[in-house]
Amino acid sequence: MIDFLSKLNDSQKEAVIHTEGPCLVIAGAGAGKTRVLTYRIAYLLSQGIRANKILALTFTNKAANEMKERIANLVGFENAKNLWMGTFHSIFSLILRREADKIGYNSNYSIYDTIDSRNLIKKIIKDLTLDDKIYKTNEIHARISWAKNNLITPQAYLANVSFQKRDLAKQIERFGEIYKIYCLRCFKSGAMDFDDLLLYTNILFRDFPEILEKYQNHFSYILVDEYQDTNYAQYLIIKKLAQQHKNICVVGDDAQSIYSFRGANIENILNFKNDYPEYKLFKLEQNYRSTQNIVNAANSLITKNAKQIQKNIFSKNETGNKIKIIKALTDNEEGFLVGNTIFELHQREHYRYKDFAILYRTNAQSRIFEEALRKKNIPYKVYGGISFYQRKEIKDLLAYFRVTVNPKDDEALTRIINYPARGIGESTVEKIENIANYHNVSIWDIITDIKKYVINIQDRIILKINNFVELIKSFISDSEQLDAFDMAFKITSLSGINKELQEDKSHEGISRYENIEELLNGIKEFSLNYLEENGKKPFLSNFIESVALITDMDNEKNKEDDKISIMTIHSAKGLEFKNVFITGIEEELFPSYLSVTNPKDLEEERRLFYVAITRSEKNVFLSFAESRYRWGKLTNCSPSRFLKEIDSKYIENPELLYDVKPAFFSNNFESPKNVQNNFKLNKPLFNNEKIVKKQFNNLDSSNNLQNFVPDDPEKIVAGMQVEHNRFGKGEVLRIEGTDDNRKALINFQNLGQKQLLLKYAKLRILK
DNA sequence: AATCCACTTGTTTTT
DNA sequence: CAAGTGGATT
Repeated sequence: MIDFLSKLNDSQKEAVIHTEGPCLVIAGAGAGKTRVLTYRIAYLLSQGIRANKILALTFTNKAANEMKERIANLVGFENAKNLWMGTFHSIFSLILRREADKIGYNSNYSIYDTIDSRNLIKKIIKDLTLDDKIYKTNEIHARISWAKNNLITPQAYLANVSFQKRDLAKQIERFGEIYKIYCLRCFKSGAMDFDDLLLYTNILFRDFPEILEKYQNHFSYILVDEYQDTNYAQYLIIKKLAQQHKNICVVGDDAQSIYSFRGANIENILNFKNDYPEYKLFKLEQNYRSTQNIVNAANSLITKNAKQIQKNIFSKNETGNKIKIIKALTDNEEGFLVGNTIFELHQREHYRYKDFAILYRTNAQSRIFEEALRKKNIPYKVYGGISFYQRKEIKDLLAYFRVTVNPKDDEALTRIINYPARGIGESTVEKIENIANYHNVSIWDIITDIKKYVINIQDRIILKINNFVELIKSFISDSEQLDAFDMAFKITSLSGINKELQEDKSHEGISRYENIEELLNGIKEFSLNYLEENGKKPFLSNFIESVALITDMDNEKNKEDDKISIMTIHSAKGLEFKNVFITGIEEELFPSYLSVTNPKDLEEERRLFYVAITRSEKNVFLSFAESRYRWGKLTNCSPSRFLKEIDSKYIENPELLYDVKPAFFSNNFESPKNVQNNFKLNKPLFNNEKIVKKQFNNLDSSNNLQNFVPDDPEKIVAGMQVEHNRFGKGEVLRIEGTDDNRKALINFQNLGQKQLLLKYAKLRILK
């Protein structure tokens, strides 16, 4: 027996050494899931299995890197680096690059991120002259994503009567068509979106049995982390790959399934026994992370969910402190109180700052805590939110890289064809796009041979386009020689981006410039690492491939930084902290207002809360505010139902949840059903805010623009004296058009005659 | 063509 | 409140 097995308990050890055949490990929070996976891999290696025969799939790069590091510590880096370990997306994008030609792609295909996908969808909706009020980009994108995750191709979608019926009922009967065009446009651009990586892997394995067989034979051992979060596309890939050796080990916890919005299917874990009747089940029920109080509190919450695998999670750690509720009057006060509590614990009990996490349901909540901590000079780091790679200036530069690697990439190309400005305007680009779509080729195909197509573009603009083409061509040929960093540096300067940003001396401009510098530093670092790991210099394409699937969560580890972590609960999954603050635990926020109507969604929110609580080792603080700014308006909030679902014997101050206000504070007169949070109650007593404002206006007739209140445009007729908030006073000479097109010709005292569209003009009648 | 401004709109969670 | 849109202005 190898010595490192001594660090496992009996059930962990069993799960580690049972290497042959399918096995399912159900592991409660903090029960050592990752530990089992790492030791299992280390054990396999120690049994003489070659590293590259092992496939280990995780959900985040972070989890993958962490595991790699831990395994390297056990068996050495040289051995560990040959493991096939990574996220589903990164592993299968690698395989797809190898096999790209089989499915009609090039191995240098681009990966569209969410922004690219949505931009493309917007264009398609516009091209089909559909109403973007009905065909909402985000909804269409979500539906396409759903279809792909369930392996429904456009053809299958269009052929399915019930889908057609559904779309008709939702008044988006042309969705199937959009979906089809979307796929075609991605294809002609040599691009895949995130979901395509899984869909095309499935297509590859379905249509090319010999390829499937190759990988089936290759991967003798398959391990999957967070199995409860797999969707159908992922499930099927694993199932097919495991068919040959059946050495598949999946690890998961149904109580921590929080990604169903991304198509994750909790049934996958429940159905494991059907796919592999001979499977072996291991349950890891002892929580090593948290105090008994925390584990018990979390258990008391999760029993409110109907559907779950029976298990008994327990802790043998100290009983620990009870959970503390923090009640705040406003969201600002919540930030202040959380900051104070952290400061005190830091002073009194000498916790390091990195021992703290502030968690919330939505990214929008981060700002308050940032401000509160900044005021107190407490170091923090916000994770997630707007990713570094999604910033405009970064996306722009990356677009140059992408076009250099794959010039057919239309989304990248349209981003940069006129950035920095080089006189190729919107209408020109639109013309070219239309031609490209008409011929079903990429924009690059058009502009490299523009004379072949009949487009009415002036010669002087064609000259500019040709200059752009030459620029990109020079990048392409240079990129065959230069390494990633030199190439990136060259592009930054020759594209004009460097100059453009250097000239901008505004606050944002300087920060943009710094971001570009940071990206270049990142490429330098990447190049060094690549050289070290692979023994050869990386090209720009290598960098682009790696960057597409990386989020900034993965990049910056908090290693030695002594900072508080601020992040969503979703991104906190898999992490642990000594002290955890779960904030904004209010009805409509957590659980989200979008999930309260659907019992399934509500259960997922509850699991999310469960995940949040079980991140903590020592202390849990639950905070809520009684009012908070949402959508720019101050709204009343009430404590979340989840707070009351935790058995109060684990809470130090449960009375705060039931604190009743004096009767005369309640504004509950008419609708007892919706006492709390009914938005209607927050509206002014007068139906029309304008009436109220106008009264103020009339009190002070001095020309205060702040209080400018326009009159109903329909009342305006020729001959009136009117006032415009910018143009000043004038006389209406005549009215033309009807409804939305109603225009007024007005002679302004200072500016002379102007034609204004009444719908927008905002005029006040003087007499 | 580019910038500016007023207005609308919409917010869960992420690979 | 923010980011994004679409119209008007220079």
